[in-house]
Amino acid sequence: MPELPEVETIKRDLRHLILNRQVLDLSTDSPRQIRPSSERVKKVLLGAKIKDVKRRGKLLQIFFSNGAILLVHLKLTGRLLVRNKKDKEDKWQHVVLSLSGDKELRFADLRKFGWWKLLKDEKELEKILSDLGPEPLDDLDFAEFKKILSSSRRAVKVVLMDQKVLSGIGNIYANEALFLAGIDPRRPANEVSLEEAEKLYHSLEKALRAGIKYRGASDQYYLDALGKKGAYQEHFLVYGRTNKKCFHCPDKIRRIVVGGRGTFYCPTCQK
DNA sequence: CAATCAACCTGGGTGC
DNA sequence: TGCACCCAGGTTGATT
Repeated sequence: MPELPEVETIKRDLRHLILNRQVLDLSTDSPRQIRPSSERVKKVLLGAKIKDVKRRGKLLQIFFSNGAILLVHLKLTGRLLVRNKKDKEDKWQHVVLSLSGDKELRFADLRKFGWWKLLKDEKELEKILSDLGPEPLDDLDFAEFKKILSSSRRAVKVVLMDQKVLSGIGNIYANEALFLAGIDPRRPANEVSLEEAEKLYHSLEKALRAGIKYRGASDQYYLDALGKKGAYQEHFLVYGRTNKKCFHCPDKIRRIVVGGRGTFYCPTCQK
């Protein structure tokens, strides 16, 4: 599911769809996904208005008029959908936040790994966000990126996906960026040369910006807040293309496992 | 410090 | 059709 571009797309959607709406009700058939508890969250949010929606890494934050903040993580298969009250129930729908104007913010999640967490205030939010690495498209200059790579001997792909080191990059964009940069995902990060690091820095930005431009990658489960698919999957160069021909050479894309995750690369183009 | 693995869940796809 | 098995965009915590 959702990595930086997908969560960013949802954030932008929500800003158009639910700002200034008032919370009228909260219901769920999967209470474990709501913290500290659905009763508590309902009690605090009832009557409050949605004032802002932000994103940091893969975390979505919904700010309310009473100071409460709802932190949302979609994990692998979570969806945040804005529907009309009368619309038919969504597949895998587990939480419904009823809003004024006969709207609903629905949380659908096949695997039920995603969660909603109510925070007391900004301070609690800051504490959680302080564990995240820099935003690749905002506060990451090349010098810092190079430093990040130089300070780890782990596989470069594992480092890219480590949220404490860089925030928002998941399996799809890590694979795509490494292909664009011509770097083997298993290479120890600290052995990536200055020139390669520069290429990777720009490739990462390119892949993430393309992901946002195409409104995310809907390989299997991802949908935006209106329930529509993104289109970035149509532009995948390596992700999920096992045994298919590389777009840049006659070789075939190979699937291996790096850091316990499916990894796709071209043995000829990526060294 | 780094690597591996299980766990949290529910499918879809494939091969026999 | 049935069934076993592998795979899945994420993160955490235990173990080695």
